[in-house]
Amino acid sequence: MFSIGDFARLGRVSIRMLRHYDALGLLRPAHVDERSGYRSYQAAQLPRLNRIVALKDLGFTLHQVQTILDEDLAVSQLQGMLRLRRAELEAGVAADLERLARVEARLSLIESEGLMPINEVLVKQVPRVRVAELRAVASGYEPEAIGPVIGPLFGQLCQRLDAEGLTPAGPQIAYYEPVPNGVMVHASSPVTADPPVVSNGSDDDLALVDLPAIEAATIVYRGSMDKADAVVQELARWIEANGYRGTGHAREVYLACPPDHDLWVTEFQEPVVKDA
Amino acid sequence: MFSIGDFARLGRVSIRMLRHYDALGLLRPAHVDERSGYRSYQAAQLPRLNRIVALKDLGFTLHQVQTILDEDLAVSQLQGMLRLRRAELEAGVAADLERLARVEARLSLIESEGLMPINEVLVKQVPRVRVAELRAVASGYEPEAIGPVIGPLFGQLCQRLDAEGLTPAGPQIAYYEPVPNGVMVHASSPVTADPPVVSNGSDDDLALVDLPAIEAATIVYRGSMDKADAVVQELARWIEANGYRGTGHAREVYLACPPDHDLWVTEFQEPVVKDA
DNA sequence: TTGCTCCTCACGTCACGTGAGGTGGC
DNA sequence: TTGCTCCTCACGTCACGTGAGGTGGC
Repeated sequence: MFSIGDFARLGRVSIRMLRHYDALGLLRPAHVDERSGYRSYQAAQLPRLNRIVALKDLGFTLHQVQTILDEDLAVSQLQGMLRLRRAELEAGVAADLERLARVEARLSLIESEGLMPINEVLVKQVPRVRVAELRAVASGYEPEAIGPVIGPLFGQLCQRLDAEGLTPAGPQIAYYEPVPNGVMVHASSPVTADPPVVSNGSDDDLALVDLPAIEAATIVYRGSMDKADAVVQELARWIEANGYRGTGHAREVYLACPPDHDLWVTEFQEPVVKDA
Repeated sequence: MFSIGDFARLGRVSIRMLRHYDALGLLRPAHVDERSGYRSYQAAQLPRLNRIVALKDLGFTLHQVQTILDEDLAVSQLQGMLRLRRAELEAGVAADLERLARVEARLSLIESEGLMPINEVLVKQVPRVRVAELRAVASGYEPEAIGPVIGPLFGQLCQRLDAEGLTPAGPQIAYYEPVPNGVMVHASSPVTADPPVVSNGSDDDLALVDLPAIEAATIVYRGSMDKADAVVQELARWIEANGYRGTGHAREVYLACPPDHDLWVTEFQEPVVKDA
């Protein structure tokens, strides 16, 4: 019979751990003195303590350890738990390696540029969103070509939504599409309408569209859209440097559009997939 | 200005997280209504939220995130934190890969043997221990050769300790060493004596020795030492299967030695190093 | 009698999730 | 007026570490 201190030394665990396992019913002392509460352990209890420690080392929770030791599992059940643990460990390693890659990317970025990037690129899941939109063609992707088209388009959109009795359900979104003569500009606003509410005739009429859910690399930009080029390029560089690939033109989400264009806040959402 | 719900949706975080970050002072709402307590956020606060999320994704704690965002760190300090995080991630990956290897070893063991091993092998750090010991030569490693030598030796040891006024400070330990004519058997008992207490003359005299700290693969065995071979072999197989290499003959620690030898409890400690 | 070991609470850790119970704005 | 959103506690999670305050055995 060993005192708790001696038994803890034998098993290379703390006294507190033995008390904890006692409280959980995971490893009860062979004997407890009624008057003093002193715990005594037998040498023959060491194998069980060792099993507890070994299973814990594999990353099982104490609850799982208890199940494994006390519930007299069939071999196939034990296999199942081990396979589950293996899958968890593999996932954990993969996640840590991804983090590691991002930390490395930051370190090399700091070394090449000597500073912390001011804007954060973040990969997010963007859910599907139902929008009402108007379309028009612009001659190119430059701000000078887009600006004069998209401004009035959003103006009309507001009027049309009003006329249809629709209320915007979130910040306005612009996106683009190449067409033979230039660029198709989409000016859209989230709505909660059910599908068949809106007329949908010619190309310049109001249309109800579901923008699909995407995984997107995003960056938030403060300032006039005229000067957003640098940020969009930063986003593109980040996508390349972090092992993603762009799969389309970015959506622009207008989070704040006060009169002073320098105070605009826009989020660029570039759809991406992980590189193989 | 966005309500907490809208801002949470924009940032793809939960409302609870925004409240938590508010409580920590990590991200205060742009405005709080005095009467209702309602929080309001500005679009321009989204970059900060994104930074928080991005740093959190790298595995920093919220406390570290706060330091990084608010304490205006020098570039070199930021580098330092990132390098530290990198080291932690690398250590975490290495630890997980080790666990994974052990889980794999168990799975393949189950497949080959169809059952869970009854005895657990555990790698432990065994600290340095000061012992008083007696030595004698046996003709070989077989139980039949060791038994008749070691039994009386431990008997003498107890008498000598008594005579010297030394009290055992832990379970007795045996270990072995090859010599030209056979095996040198060491029968030892931990003591707390300072070095120059014990006479140390001829080879059969009581000697004070420091057994060095070792990393050891250990297994606990219940039963007579005559039948311990299978367990020692199991230990050897485990060592090989789990990427370790033995570096000497095992120590035997006698945890319980009641009169009935079938109730003995012995721990075998085989010194090991990790294979390259 | 003085140390040493042991005892039982009970707080703290970390980043929230999840109710409970109640209130404000359309 | 009915939903919907928001609010503030406060417990629970996980495996103990770390005191506080007190007692038993040599």
